[in-house]
Order: sequence, then structure tokens, then C-alpha cells
Amino acid sequence: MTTDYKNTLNLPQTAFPMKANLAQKEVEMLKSWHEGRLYQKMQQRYKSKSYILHDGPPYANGNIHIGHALNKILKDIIVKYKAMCGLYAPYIPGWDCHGLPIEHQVDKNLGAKKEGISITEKRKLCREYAAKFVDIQREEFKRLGVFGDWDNPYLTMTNSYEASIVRELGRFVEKGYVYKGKKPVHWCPSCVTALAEAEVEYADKESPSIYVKFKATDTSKFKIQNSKLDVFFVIWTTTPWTLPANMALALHPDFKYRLVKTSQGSLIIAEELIKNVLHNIGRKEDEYTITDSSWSGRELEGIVCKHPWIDREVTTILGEHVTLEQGTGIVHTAPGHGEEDYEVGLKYGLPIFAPVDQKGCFTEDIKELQGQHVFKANQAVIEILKEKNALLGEPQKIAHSYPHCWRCKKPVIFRATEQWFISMEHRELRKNALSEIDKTRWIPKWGRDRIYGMVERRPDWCISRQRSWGVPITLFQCKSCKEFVTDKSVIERIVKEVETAGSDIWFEKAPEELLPKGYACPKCGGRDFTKEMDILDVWFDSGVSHAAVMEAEERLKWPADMYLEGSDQHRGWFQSSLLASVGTRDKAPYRSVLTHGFVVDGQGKKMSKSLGNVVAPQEVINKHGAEILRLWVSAADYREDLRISKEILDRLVEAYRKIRNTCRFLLGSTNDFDPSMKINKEDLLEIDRFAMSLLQNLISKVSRAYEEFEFHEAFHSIYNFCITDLSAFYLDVLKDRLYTFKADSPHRRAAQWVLYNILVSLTKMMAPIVSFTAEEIWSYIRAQGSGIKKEESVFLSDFPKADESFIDKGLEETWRRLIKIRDEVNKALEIRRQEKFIGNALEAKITLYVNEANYKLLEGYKDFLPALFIVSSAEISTNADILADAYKSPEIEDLAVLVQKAEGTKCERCWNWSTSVGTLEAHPSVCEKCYKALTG
RNA sequence: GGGCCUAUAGCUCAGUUGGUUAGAGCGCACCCCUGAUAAGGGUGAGGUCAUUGGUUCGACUCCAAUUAGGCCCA
Repeated sequence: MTTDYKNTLNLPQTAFPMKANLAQKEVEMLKSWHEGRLYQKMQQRYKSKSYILHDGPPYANGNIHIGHALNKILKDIIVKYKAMCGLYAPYIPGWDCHGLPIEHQVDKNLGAKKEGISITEKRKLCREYAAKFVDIQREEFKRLGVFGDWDNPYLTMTNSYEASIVRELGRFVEKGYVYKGKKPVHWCPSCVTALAEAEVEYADKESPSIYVKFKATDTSKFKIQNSKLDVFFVIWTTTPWTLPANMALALHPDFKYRLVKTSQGSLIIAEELIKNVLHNIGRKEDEYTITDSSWSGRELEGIVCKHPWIDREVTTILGEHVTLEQGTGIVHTAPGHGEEDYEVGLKYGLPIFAPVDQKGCFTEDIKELQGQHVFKANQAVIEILKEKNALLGEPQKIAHSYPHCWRCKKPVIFRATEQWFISMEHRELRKNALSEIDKTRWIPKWGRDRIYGMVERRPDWCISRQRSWGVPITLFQCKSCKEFVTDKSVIERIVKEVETAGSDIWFEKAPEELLPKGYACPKCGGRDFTKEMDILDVWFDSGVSHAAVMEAEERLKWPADMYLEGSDQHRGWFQSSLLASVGTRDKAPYRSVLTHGFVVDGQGKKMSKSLGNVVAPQEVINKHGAEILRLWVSAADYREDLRISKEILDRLVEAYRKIRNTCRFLLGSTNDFDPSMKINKEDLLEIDRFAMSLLQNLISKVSRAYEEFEFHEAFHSIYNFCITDLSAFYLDVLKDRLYTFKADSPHRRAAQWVLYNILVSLTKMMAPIVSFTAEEIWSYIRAQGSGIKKEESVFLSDFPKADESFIDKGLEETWRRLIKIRDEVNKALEIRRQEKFIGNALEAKITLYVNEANYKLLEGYKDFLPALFIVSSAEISTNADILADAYKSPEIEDLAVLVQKAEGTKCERCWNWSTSVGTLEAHPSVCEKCYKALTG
């Protein structure tokens, strides 16, 4: 009976389930990690050398999306790897809690009640809102299997963090970086408030469209002969009301401009737009002539013109923002009323003039329009232009997309208002930041160019916001001399107040309560002060985390070894952190910065609700488990955008199963093996030593991949090792030895010793990636044998190191040749299998016809060849004649493989065919080898 | 429109300083096994290396443009 002999075999045995059931198992694992205080134990293991990965705080709003998952898992892989390598690698997660989006949500929830609520009440609601999402996101992050000090994260809204923000702002003030200047912002004249970009909605609006000419006072550049006509630069605008604030005319340096003679003077217009403009101002083709000479914008820089009616000199300037899409190629520039105008204005030192009050009415600065609302003033401006003969053609109506207020839905304006800035030039902040960028390691390398270019070109940092939810700019202004107080003692006093009571204190207490008793203005001696009521840009909040967290925390160190965020943070956190640190400490807060791409769908398109291609991490977790998400992160090359789709996930699920099953086989095969068993190295067969050599190579490769943060290399190496080296080769070959040899025979034990080594190393190597599964396997490894006590968690064990003594390049070379021959044998077998001549390869006997060189090689392995090829017998021959119907290898010179039926009978125990079957009385259906195993 | 980046089999990735017929694994097709069994093994078919030009004796590799996509600005 077959079954009788089956019981005499040593088949793999393990309780480790084939089916992972991850969605449920992971939750149990998380619980046991938490209860076992694993993270804390990891922190206690090493203290001498550290690796600090400083967490960039996600915004405490909404549930986590796939990008969050990617970011946290990448961080987690690094932290776990570093910890297993013997470094103190803490992970303190953080959250960004202030800012507009939260305030927005709170406003929405409040609805009409919003009007009656005090600022402190509203701040309280914002605080609660942020706290709620911190809790939600914390649970979602933990669910991913991310290790960290989740009970003690840093929040930018805690008293101590807020105090740090105030302290850091104080440092900037003290060092003289901070100044008050003007900058145009979106302004709703109806709500009387500044609006953030997110609060602006674009909708169609009808505006007047007019062409205006500016007379050049110096025409020497134009060399117009026999012309008594004046020369004018022509601009086009849809906001005539901004003309009183006009300070310059912008030309594109590379566009060609020409002079057009008309009855209204010689007009300068960009060549390509001449026809269009003259048509629009009602000129027929025979009513003007285009002169021959032309100039580039660059040649026309610095020409002084006259404002159409105000006594002001307006010069021509150059700007890359000028386009030929519409208008005249010359842009009316009012730095007080436009973003681009402001930027270019800064370059030319133009005044930032905005003679418009909070309600959108002209101030006394423009007498002729004083009190008029800007949109109504459009008509008045047009009348003035007509009167001054500066208008070309008749005004037209034009419908275009225009910003509107999200709340009152009325059109908004751009209006320069007083804002606080950090100067990029003061103390050479920009220069220092750039030089720190060059001292930092950027991964991938192009990150350096990206942030360098941004810092090189960025304007001064505008740090003020006209909102409620944030840390106030804690500065006092003297009522009499208007000077701001920069006393260190005053700032320190505020820091203390905030430390104990939070930044709400600024809104709750009066200036005299916050200032030292009897404080007088150092400049004028005045005793009355007002508080600045703007809040700080949230980028300042998170930008100072290097001080508020890394520097302040016992658990951490300054600077960080790594910051790791998405590539959008070159403009965001990487930059604000850099400036916040260089400005006050002259050094970058990080040694290296790693960026990852964005998650896109299977087609490489960005995810959006409207496209319906969003992949939610929660869904992936519920369906497949967080482990699959972790595997996805490791498998993809994060330096580019990462694709995710059903197919990609399906592939990963397959990969997971393969890896899991390979480990399951290793567990089952080492079931009766105890690591304390003494193994004689001489009992290792060559194939075992080959496998050990391959394992060391794998360890080196995977270590290097982790060190270089190329996790996809680690994944692919491990995965391929499982498939190619183990499953399809070593394990397959080993089955006969494992199953049919006597349980405690030296060769079987040797094989088990190798398998055990592979299993332990493999489990450790994959732990940073598939943490749940590695830990699950680890618990089974620990349960096996009793001789060696394993660490209670794989994460408390050391990452494997390649054992040089097992690396044997010569052996590898030999075995690669053998494997190549094995591949050819398989092809020969397959042909016969398709012909139905054989089924299982054990039904075959093969004969190899080889040349001298290969004969020499194979001869040494004569007895091992059947095992290697997994056939019942293998013979070698140099006889070139007997090639009959043998398979001739196209790959290997002079190699042919003849497949014949194996001789003898199938052994009921080991399934090999042998002539010895039937010759042994006690076990007539078994071969000699099995007989010995049974009776020996 | 500008800055930075990406494009190699259905999928995930290799492809060294430019040098024969561009690799791997998965998936797929076919076959075997039923002693890793909702497993395991074998064989095979899949690529105008996004497109177009250029440099070169020779380009997946270098250069330019185009197309598609991503991030950040405007």
C-alpha cells in the first residue's frame, strides 16, 4: 500500500497557514505588538549610534489617502531597517494642526452662527476639529504597521510647540530678518477681508476692455525721421480702475516691437499683435502704416513715459510674463494690484501703490476718484482717458474668467496690503540656504536642482495671514511712534505665556497684561501698544519642527539624518524647514532629503474623484491587508510616479503568496530540526554550499539596496531568490533528500541546517517590508527546536550579515554551468512529456552526450545527476554517434540529451524507478535506498 | 507659458563608461504532478526600447525637438 510508505516519509509539517488571512491577522499582530511594547523595546536596544528620521507632519484634516500610506510606509521601512542594523532609530510622528483648511471646515460647520462667534471660541472649535483628525489618522497610520511613538506624537498646536514657534519667530525678529511690507492679496471688498487662493472661485465676469496709450517723453531711441508725431506705448487692460496705480509698462525682452503710424500718433505694439490691435481700435488697413524698423523688448527697456493723466513718470521694464496671447505685448503694470506686477515690481524697485481702501473705494490719494468703488470707477477712468486723449478706439465689453469670493460670490480685487516678511537677503539668508543645499544629500540627485532653483528665485517669505486659526505674530506696536517692539525680554515673556496657556493667550489678554508692568516704548517712551492680529503662515509652524521637536525632544537629536516627503515639498516643508533653520542656526536641519513621486493610476494619470480612479488605502487593506500595500511600496521605484491598479495589486497578491508559501515550505521542512543540532560542515553537499553562497550574495545585495534606499531592488532580489533559486531549483532538488532519507541522517540534517539559515535570514531581510508576515514566521521559527533562544520579535533581532566564509565564486561558476545543462535536460524532457512518452520526470532515464570539457565537469557529479535533474537515472557519454532521437541543444555546444523510459519499477516509497525494486523481500515494492532508510 | 522629472514586453523592474540575436520575475498559453495541494514543476509565445531628427563605423544608452504623463509655479 502506498499510504503505508507515505507514513515513513518525512514530509513537511507546519501549522503555519498557507492562507494568510491578513485583514484579520494583522489586527491581532498590531495588538500583540502594542501589548508587548515592541516599539519601546526596540528603542532600548541600542543607544550609541543613532539614525534620526524626522517625520514631516501631515495636515490633520480628512482620512489618509494612498499618498500618506506610501510616505509612512517608506519611512517605516527605513526606520525598521536601521533599527535592525543596530542603530537607535526612533520615530516620532507629527501633525500639522493650524491653518486655513481646518478653519474653513469649521466655518462651514458653523454656517450662519459664524458671525456671532468670538475668535477664541472659533479657535477652540478648530482645535477640537484638528484633534479629531489626529486621532483618526493616527489609527489609520498604525493600521499600516508603522512603528512609532504613537502615544507621544508632536502636534503643532500644543502649548510647547506653539511656544517654540513664537520663540523661533522671536529669533528671526531679533536677528532683523522680519519686516513689514506691502503685497497684493486677493481681497473681497464686500466681506472686507483678505482671501487665500483656496477661498477664491473663478467665474465669468463682464469687464470693459480698453486700449490706452502712454506717451514716451524721450524718443531718441526711435530715430524717426521726418516725423513730428509723438511716440506712444500701447497697453490693453480689462481693469481700468487699476490705472491710477500704474507704475510701469512691461515688455517681453525677446519679442519684436514695431512703430505704427496713425493719426493718433506713432504707436508701439508687439509685431505679431499689430493687425489685431488696430482692428480692435477701429482702424482700417489703409489708416495706418507699419514702419520698417523694429526693436526687441530688451532694446526698449528704460524708456520714460508719462502717465496719461497723473503727474508721474512711468518707465518701460522687462518681464518674462508678457505674452502674445492677447493685448499689445506691452503690459500695464500696477504692483499694488497684481501678483506678477508685484513680482516684477520688486525687481525694479517700483512703489507698491494701491490707493484703494478696505471697502474697495478709492482713497484720497486719487482725488478725482476718491470715494468711488473700483468697479464703478472703471467708467470714470475711461472718461478721464477720453478727455486726455489717451484712449484708443471705443471701450468694448468682454466676458472672462475672474476671481470671485467663495462666500459672497462677488468679484474680488487684488489689493496690496501690509504683510510681514522674512527677508531672503538679510544676513545672506538666500546665499546661506543655497550653500546648505549643496551640503545636503538629495535622493534622488535631481532634488538638489529642483530646490536650488526655487530658493534662488523665490521672493521674500510672506509669513502673515489674515486668519484666526494659527499662531499669532506676537508683536506689539507703539501707538504713538508706530514702532514695533523687538525687545528680547518682551518676546521671552510671551514665549513663557504661550508655554503655559497656549497661543490663545494673545487673543485673550490685553497688551498691558502681556507686556512687563509699566513697559515703555524704547524709541519714544510711549506706553500704549496695540497687538499685531495676523497669524503666521502654517509653513512657518512646520518649518520650525527642527527646533520644536528635534532639538527640544530628549528622544531626538539635531540635525536629522533624513527628511522624507513627496516631491511637492521642495517648495513646502523642505524649504520652510531649511529657511527656518539656516536663518537662525546657519545650518540645514537635515543631512539627507529623500523624495518620492506621486501615486497615479494604472495609466499614469493622477487620481481624482471626477475621474473615479482613486485607490483608497482603506479599501486595499480591507480586501488584501496592509501587507500588500507595504509590498506595493517596496516593489515600486518611488523616484518616479508610482502606479497602482487592480492588476498591479493582483500581481502583488500573487507575489505575496509565493513568498509566503516558500517560507511555509522552509518552516515545514525544518519542522524536526533544532538549530542547536551540531552540523558537520563536511556533511554539506556541494549543492548545499552553493545554496549558502547564493544566500550570502542575496544578503549583500539586499543590504546594499536598503542602504541605498532602493527598496524595489530588495523586493525583486528576495522575490526572485524565492522563485528561481529556491522554489524552482534548490527546494525542488532537495525534496527527495528531505522526504526519503532517514530523519536524522547527516545529509538530511545538513540540508535542514541550510534551509534554517535561509529561513532566518530571509525572514529578517523581509521584515522591514512585510512586517506582519515576517513576525508571524518568526513566531514559528521561535517555536521550533529548543536549543537556541530567539529574540521575542524579529524586530529585536539583528539584520543578517553576509558570511564571507560561505561565498565561493568558483563553486558558483561550476554550478551555473550545471544549471545550464539542467535547463537543456528540462527542454528534452518537456518534448517527451508533450508527446505523452513520460509524465513525471522520474519516469525517465536520460543520457547526456557531451564534449570533453563537459564530460570532465559532469563526471564528478555522476551520482548526483539524477537528483539534480530529478530523474530516475542519468548517464554520461562522449560517444558522438549514438545521437539517434536525442535532443540536440542549440544553447550548449556538443550537447545532446536522450530521454528514455527509466529501467526497473517505480519505488512505492520514493517514486524513483529502479531495478532494485522487488529484490528486497521484506519490502518488495521499495527500492534499495528506501529499504536502507526503512531498516537502517 | 516656465522650472524639475518620467517614458524598456499585459504588470513590476534590470540594462554597467554607446559595441553581437534587449534581460528577469509575474501574468498568459500549453503540459506534468497530486508527498509544499485554494500548492509545486516544466516549456513556450510576448518588445519599432514613446515618436522624429541628429552625433557616431555603431544609439535603449549621448544631443535636440515632439507627444503623453507627474510635481511645483505662472
